[in-house]
Amino acid sequence: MSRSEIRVRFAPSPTGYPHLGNIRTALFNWLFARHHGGKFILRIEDTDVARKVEGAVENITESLKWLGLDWDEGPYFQSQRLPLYQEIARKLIDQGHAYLCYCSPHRLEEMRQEQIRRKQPPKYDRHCRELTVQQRAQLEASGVTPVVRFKTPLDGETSLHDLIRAKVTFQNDTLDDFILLKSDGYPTYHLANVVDDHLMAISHVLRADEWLSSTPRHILLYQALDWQPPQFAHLPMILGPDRAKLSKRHGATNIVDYQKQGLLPEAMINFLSLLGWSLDDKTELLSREELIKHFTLERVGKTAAIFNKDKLDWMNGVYLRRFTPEQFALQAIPFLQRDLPSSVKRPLDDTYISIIMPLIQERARTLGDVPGLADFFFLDELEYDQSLLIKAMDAVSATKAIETSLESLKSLEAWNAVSVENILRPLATELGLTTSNFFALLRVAITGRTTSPPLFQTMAALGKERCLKRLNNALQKLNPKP
RNA sequence: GCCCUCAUCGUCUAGGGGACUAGGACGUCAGCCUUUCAAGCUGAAGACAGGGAUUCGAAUUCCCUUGAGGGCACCA
Repeated sequence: MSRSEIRVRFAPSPTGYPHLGNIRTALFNWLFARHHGGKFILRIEDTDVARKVEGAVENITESLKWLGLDWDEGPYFQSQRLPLYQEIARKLIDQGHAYLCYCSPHRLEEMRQEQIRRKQPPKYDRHCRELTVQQRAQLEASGVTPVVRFKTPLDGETSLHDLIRAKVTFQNDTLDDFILLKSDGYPTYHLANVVDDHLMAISHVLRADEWLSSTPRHILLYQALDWQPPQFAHLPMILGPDRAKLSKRHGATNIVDYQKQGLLPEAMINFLSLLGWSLDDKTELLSREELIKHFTLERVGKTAAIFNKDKLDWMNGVYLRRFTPEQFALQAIPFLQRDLPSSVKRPLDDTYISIIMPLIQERARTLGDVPGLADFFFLDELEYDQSLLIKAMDAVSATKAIETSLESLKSLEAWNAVSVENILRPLATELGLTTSNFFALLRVAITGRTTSPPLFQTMAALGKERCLKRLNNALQKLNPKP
């Protein structure tokens, strides 16, 4: 791999399922790689044994696959590369850039509490930084397993030229001697991340803004190891509606949940791409190819964004309406299978579905809306309140209207939207009703609700038999048998 | 407490000194279309956090204040 090759990585830790923020980071890395013809690498940073979540790795790969964010290398697992980090840690100790620390978690915690109480920045007090040979031998003999700490320079400053934030400078004395290798032999994020980014020849690190503060540590590490650091680009964060960092408590954080809700990967990609990036002052709908073509870091913003589900749903509706009726039906079927009431017999009739789905398509924002919008097409018995039938007229008029309709429809041979309308529309005047009130009555009788797809198309789709049955049922509802 | 970052309509954003009476989108409201809903169309309300400075001229540059976010773990 040549020095100039663009290589980026998505490096999640399997301590939970990826949320919108994580995936947006993955997306920007992927777009950056694809735009430049570079490589997108997946690396699992599983160095926290205690917080490891079962199934997280699978969820991560599933999420990426669902969105079509294909990776060129990996997944690499840091847990399988332990000797590498240990060797580097050893080397840093030998070269005087790191040291063994024997402080107990208990002591560190007490120290921290005391510092906070005294309103001082909580920092390691470098207790073990300059231990004598005798002290070290004594601690070693006591059986304490040490950690390895980095010997952060006591003065000077460290800066980076972030591709998004420009030059950012930190005073070294605000940093402390952070841990490189934990007592269980696993590296911390700082060590593993730097080592792997170097070994994997990562050219650009595109990560969330929350990492900006630890970047000087990483730079210092690169310097100590005499390695060329990659280019950094810290992406603006995605915040929850409460303006706080996205976390479990913000509801549907797991990206796979959006799939379950019936969001389309195309819409997700499009929407996410616009969180922190824009093409111009107008364009909002962009295909995957267009995003790849136009994505550049120059057009990534600096301000954190609050994720707005309403807009995601709207955009998803746009994508849904773009489908051909066949595509839409195909996408909707799994949701119908899953969410239609259990009283509806499975498997569902594909032909019937293909007839009714066009009536649903422009009314759904997500595929998850479909079963709720279409259930009355499948139910044998409609459940609705009698009062809906007599909203605009009394029970006598309603009964007469339905009886008349029934009578006229009974003999209709060619059952379609036009023929049904031709029968019913004239009846309104005949009955002395406004079409609005008359059709509203029929709508309730036919669908069991006050809003639905266009009445005559709905009736055509339902078929003559179902419609007549429902009208009869409505009559019974209006005139209950004593 | 210390460090870092950020700051345009409720939300996502355009804007990189004069083209800004600040543009687009979601949402909201009104109207049209219409058998309801949806979609579509038209329109409306809605923002440069505050204060200094630089400049003939500042949303755009600089400083301060304020606000928001992030970081300060043997978590990533």
